[in-house]
Formats: sequence, C-alpha cells, structure tokens
Amino acid sequence: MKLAEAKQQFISSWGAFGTHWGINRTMAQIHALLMVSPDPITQDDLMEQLDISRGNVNMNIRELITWGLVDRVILPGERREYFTAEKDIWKVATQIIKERKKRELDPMLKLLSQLEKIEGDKKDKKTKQFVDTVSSIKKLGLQADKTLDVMIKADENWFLGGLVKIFK
Amino acid sequence: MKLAEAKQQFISSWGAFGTHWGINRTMAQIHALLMVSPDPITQDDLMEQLDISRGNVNMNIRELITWGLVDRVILPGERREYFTAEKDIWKVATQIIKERKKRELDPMLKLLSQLEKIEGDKKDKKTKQFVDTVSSIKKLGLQADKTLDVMIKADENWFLGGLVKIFK
DNA sequence: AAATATTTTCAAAATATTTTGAAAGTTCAA
DNA sequence: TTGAACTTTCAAAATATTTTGAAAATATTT
Repeated sequence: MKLAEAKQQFISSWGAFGTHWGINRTMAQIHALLMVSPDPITQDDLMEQLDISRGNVNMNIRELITWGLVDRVILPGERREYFTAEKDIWKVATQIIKERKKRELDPMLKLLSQLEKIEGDKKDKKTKQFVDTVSSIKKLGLQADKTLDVMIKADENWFLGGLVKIFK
Repeated sequence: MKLAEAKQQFISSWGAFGTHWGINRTMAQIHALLMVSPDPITQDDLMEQLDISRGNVNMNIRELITWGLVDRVILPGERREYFTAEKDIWKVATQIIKERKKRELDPMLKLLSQLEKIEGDKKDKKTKQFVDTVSSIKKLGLQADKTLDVMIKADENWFLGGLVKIFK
C-alpha cells in the first residue's frame, strides 16, 4: 500500500470511528489529516484534500481548537493562518478525556446527586429501585472520575509501560 | 422532588447522555426506564411512558437485547412479552465495554496494523509522520485493549473498592 | 381451522445534523 | 484610507438519522 492510499484509509476510518464517539465525521477527518501532516497546513489545503467547503473547514477547525487538539500557527512573513495538531498521542488522549469529563461526566454526577435526594418511602419498591439505580451509577461515575484524574496527571511512560503490570 | 419528576429527569438526561456515546436517544431512554423499573414491563408500557410508537420501541428493544443489556421475560400465564434490564451497574458497564471493544477498538487496531506496513521511504518526512502517528495510536489502543480486558475480568468489588488505592 | 392477540417489518414522513457558499467581517500592506 | 487577501458567519440546501404506523408475520387460544 502506498502513502496516499493509506492516508485516505486512515482519514476515512478515523472519521467513521469519530461518529461512534459523538464527534462529527468531518471534524475527525480534519483531525486525522492534521495528525499525519508533519508541517502546518492552511484551510485551503484542508478544503482541497478533504473536498469540503470553506465554511465547513472553518467551523470544525474552530471546534478542534476549543477541544485543545489543534493550534493556529502564524508563519513569519505569511499572511494566511496555518493549523497544526498535537502529535503526542498521549497528550491527545488526556486532552480528550479532560474535556469529556468536564462536558459529560461532571454534569451527570451533579444531576445524579440531585436525584438521589428524592422524597419518598424507601420501602416502596419503585422508589427503592430508583434510588438504588441512581446511587450505583453515581458511585461508578465517581470512581471513573477519580481514576481518570489520576490518568490525566500520570505521564505517558508510566501509562504505556507500567499500568498493565499493576493490573495483572 | 417526587419520584415521578425525578424519573422523568433521569430518563431524559440519560437519553441526552447516550447521544454523546453513539447511542441513540430513545434506546438510552428505554434502557433508563427499564433500569429503574423493579419489575419487567411490556412494549405497551414503554410506548405509553415514553410516548413513542410501537415500531420504535420494538426496534430499540431488540438492539438493547443484542447489546446484552435487556432480556425478554415470559411471565407464566401471560401472553405478552415482558422486558427487564440488568440492574447490576458493574455488569452493565463491563457489558458495554465488551461490546464496544469488539465493535470499535478491535477493527480499528486491525486497520492500524495494516496501515503501519505502508511501503515507502522512512526518511521521507511525510511517510515518517504517517507511520509514527499510526504506530503510536496503535500502541495506545493495544494498551487500552489489555487494560479493558483486565477490567472486564475483574469483579465489581475489586474495582469499586480497590482500584483507586492502586492508582494513588 | 378460524379468530384473536401480539410482534415484527419497513417505506414513507418527520426530525436532526451537517454542509454549502455567498455575503459580511477582518486584517494588513501600500 | 483603500483595496486585496483572508476569515467568519449563518440561512438555506443537502444529507443522515430517527420515528411512525399500518400491513405482514407469527403465536396463541378457542
């Protein structure tokens, strides 16, 4: 397989993969292309290589920037903006974990705490099942929250090298 | 807050939550309702309580069954089918992890292995960046794969009680 | 076997999401 | 300050996904 073909496959699969994770296809594809591009590239490059409109590129690039996965780069003497993606995959992963935790896990835990405090007779079967379900989800969520915090703080080598041994 | 209101909130939030995870809103809502229902319920109950059509319920219930999160129950002397959800949240989590690993992680790792074997000069900057990116994603993916396998095999108490201490 | 109850299917309709592209906005060199 | 180069916005169009509901299939009872 040649580079061009492999690149296409990677971009296309990464896009499909992204849709399973609540990320839109194009955003994931832009991210994929930027990750395999050694040097910063422009919006026009992205438009051409992914065959999408200017507005689409602009929108999704900005979203990637708010996720902390892509940076704007100003090349000296150049008028146009260039873009580049974080290449360290560990940093990419922790960045994504950090953001999703903030956007999804934290609000969910907050809600579950509210719902636990429901008024009603604990002897009632329906009430009991509700509280039990909500509490156990919250418990698991809190655990995940702590575990992810540790992961975020840990450095790449510790994770890649050491974690499995601990788990074994 | 009363039970009815809390239940509504839980179902609705769980649905919204699900969409961030590639699960459709209705499927997540059905799952939520079944989780807080102490006894098995029918398709008609789901239709009424969630205000959705029969076909919709049927489709999503079957999907939940293939995910291993919901079971058909035949009550003795009853003609209609009833449905019930796994209530042990640890089992729910491991089941979801198991399925997503199979559906998403495994195929992705397979693809990345293919893409690594690209023909081309490693001294070429573009080729190098491509191989580096693909390899490091694969490495992280393999690690996640192993870690998740260990989690799936571990029992609930070990995870809920012991894991954090190890991480600290 | 016929009637009745229940479940499944799936084409069409409804809804939601993504994409486009042209106009408006911004920046900057001359 | 002007105008060319570039970026951003956003309403409308295109596309994708979800939902409906009635008909077909299946199962159960009489």
